Amino acid sequence: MAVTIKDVAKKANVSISTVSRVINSSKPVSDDIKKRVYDVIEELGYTPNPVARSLVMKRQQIIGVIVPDVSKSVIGELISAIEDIAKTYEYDIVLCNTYGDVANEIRYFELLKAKQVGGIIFVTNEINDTNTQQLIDAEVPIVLFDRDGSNYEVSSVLVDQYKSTYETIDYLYRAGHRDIMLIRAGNDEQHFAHEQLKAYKQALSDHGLKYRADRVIDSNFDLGFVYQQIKQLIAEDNLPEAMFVSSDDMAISAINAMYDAGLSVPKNCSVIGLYNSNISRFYRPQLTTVSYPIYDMGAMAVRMLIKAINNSDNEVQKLVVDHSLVIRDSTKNK
Amino acid sequence: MAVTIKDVAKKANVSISTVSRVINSSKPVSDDIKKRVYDVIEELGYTPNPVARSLVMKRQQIIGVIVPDVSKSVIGELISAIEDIAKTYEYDIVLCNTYGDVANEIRYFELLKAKQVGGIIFVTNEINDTNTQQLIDAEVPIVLFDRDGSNYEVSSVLVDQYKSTYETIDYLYRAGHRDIMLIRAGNDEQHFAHEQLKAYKQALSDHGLKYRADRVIDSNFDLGFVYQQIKQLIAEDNLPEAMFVSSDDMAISAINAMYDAGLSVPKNCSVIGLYNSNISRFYRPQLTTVSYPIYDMGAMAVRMLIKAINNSDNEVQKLVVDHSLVIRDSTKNK
DNA sequence: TTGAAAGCGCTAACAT
DNA sequence: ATGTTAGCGCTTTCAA
Repeated sequence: MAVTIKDVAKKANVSISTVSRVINSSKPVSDDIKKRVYDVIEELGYTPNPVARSLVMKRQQIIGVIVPDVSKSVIGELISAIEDIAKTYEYDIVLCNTYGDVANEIRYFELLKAKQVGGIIFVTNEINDTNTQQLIDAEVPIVLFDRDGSNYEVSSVLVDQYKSTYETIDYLYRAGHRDIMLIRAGNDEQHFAHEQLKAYKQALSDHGLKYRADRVIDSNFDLGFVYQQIKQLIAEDNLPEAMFVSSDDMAISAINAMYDAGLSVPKNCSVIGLYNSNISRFYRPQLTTVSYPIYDMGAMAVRMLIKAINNSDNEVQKLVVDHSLVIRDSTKNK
Repeated sequence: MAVTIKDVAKKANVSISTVSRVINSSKPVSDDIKKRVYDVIEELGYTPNPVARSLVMKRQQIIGVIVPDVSKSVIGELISAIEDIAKTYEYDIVLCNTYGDVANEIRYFELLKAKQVGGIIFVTNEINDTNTQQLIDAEVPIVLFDRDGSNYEVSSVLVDQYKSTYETIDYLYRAGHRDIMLIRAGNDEQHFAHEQLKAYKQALSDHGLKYRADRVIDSNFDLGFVYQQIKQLIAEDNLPEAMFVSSDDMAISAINAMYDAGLSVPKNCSVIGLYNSNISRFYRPQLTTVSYPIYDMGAMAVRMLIKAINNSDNEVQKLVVDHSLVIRDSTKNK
């Protein structure tokens, strides 16, 4: 780490403030001096020390990314998007993996704030009283991903759960299914899960179908749980004709349970996943799924965040992204 | 970012150096003062500013992690391990995704060094002349993952490719297969791929089987390529009886090609993957695979790196981890 | 338009 | 064992 702003200043015969001005374009500098400085920078191969800069600015060119689990397919894709776009803006990302544990989420919020990150992108399985407090108390900009933060004055990018659920159930109905199950990732206290249920009931009733509470399962992204539930349904000979499952991973777990019991998809049951993650294309049968533009959503989240970082007076935004249904091989027409 | 070391010092009626000493345990401090300082720290809720610390120490508590693709199953698992262990040592990780592109790798090396990260964990698909130079020139400790760095004075944690390949081919032979294909991720200029080929040939010859060059495919982790190759083999009615594929993802791509052609695994072909990543258990049929303890390897890499960061006189280490064969449903006895 | 100087929060040499 | 002080490399007043 040899060359500093001092070296550049000396060699260019100017003060360090001048050098600072040209590299930051923070104040006018005469053209010839500017050129001289740039030349010296080039010659010496100078790169400003971001640590020193951060110390003064009290803020790092870093975006904290808190996620439940990097090793999950969608999350990986999301992070890869966030990383790409952040680097474009010369931001680094520091990754925090919570394994869905609220205590970890809080620990990481504290840690990231201590680190003076510029902002945080927060992906959580569950918005609850505890982590909500972090959102409210945070002194740094936050963007919530795939959850609605408008109640806490937090910006978010998400999908219209009502609409996507309604249309998915509707699709299943039109495909001839009458006994349609909904497997949610959250429970009814959570906004997105609540919207799903509302849409589910509405779609059912709009088609003259009766709502049955035992046709809704809440799983909190627990793959083993989903597997067991389906297994039990099979044992009871109580498998529905179709199901909409709130993540591709969970959908595949459900399919695995059927496969392992000697049943097959879509023959014995149509299943639709959520997210259109890589694995939905990779698995066989390929999964019919509700597609979110994960990459673009990640990109939007980053841009939204960086904008908020740069304008402290920024207002809370909520970006609702549209979905599309990708029909593949895990559903059939009855 | 209110409370600083100064505030603590004042309130505790000591000098800032004393505070520094107690928080870093860098020099002896009398017990009562130590207690007083800790009390004040507690009371004020003081956290040391890592940025200021880094500026002085000329090194950040950050580990740079350069990987080909976060959204790949194994990489995600690896990162999750690295993250866990690094946080234990109070290191953050900054993630750099190269998409396997050497130009990106180099860019990130530069960037991370400019950021003054403490060290770098480097995962690459390919060691070549260009990125090798980065390894040699780096002024920070590096740990190479799953590739051998001993030729470049770089520490590494990896698997014995010769041994694992030999034993895998041997297993396939004992299962009754005689026409066994090897799908490598690299080409023969790369150490690990070279070892694989050597072991493959040796195992073949030890069992009196003839080596055929057309039974070795090199793919550079390109899933589409693997898919196409298998498809073509099928079209030519030239599918081998068994294959050992150098990643679970690629193995599944191969299986998908067969599935999509109406063939099935292991009925028409036994396939063995590599890494025992989550997806190998998730896919159906569940994949027989060579298991690496990815989490532990990630943990070791981090520990090795942090040790190197703390002892500048550290010597180059090479940690070879043993594998095990996990027999599942993608192989059969003939 | 440019320079001098203060200071961001901390560590570590030096002094006591 | 404790305090004083000089930086670390930078941005940003303030003065010229």
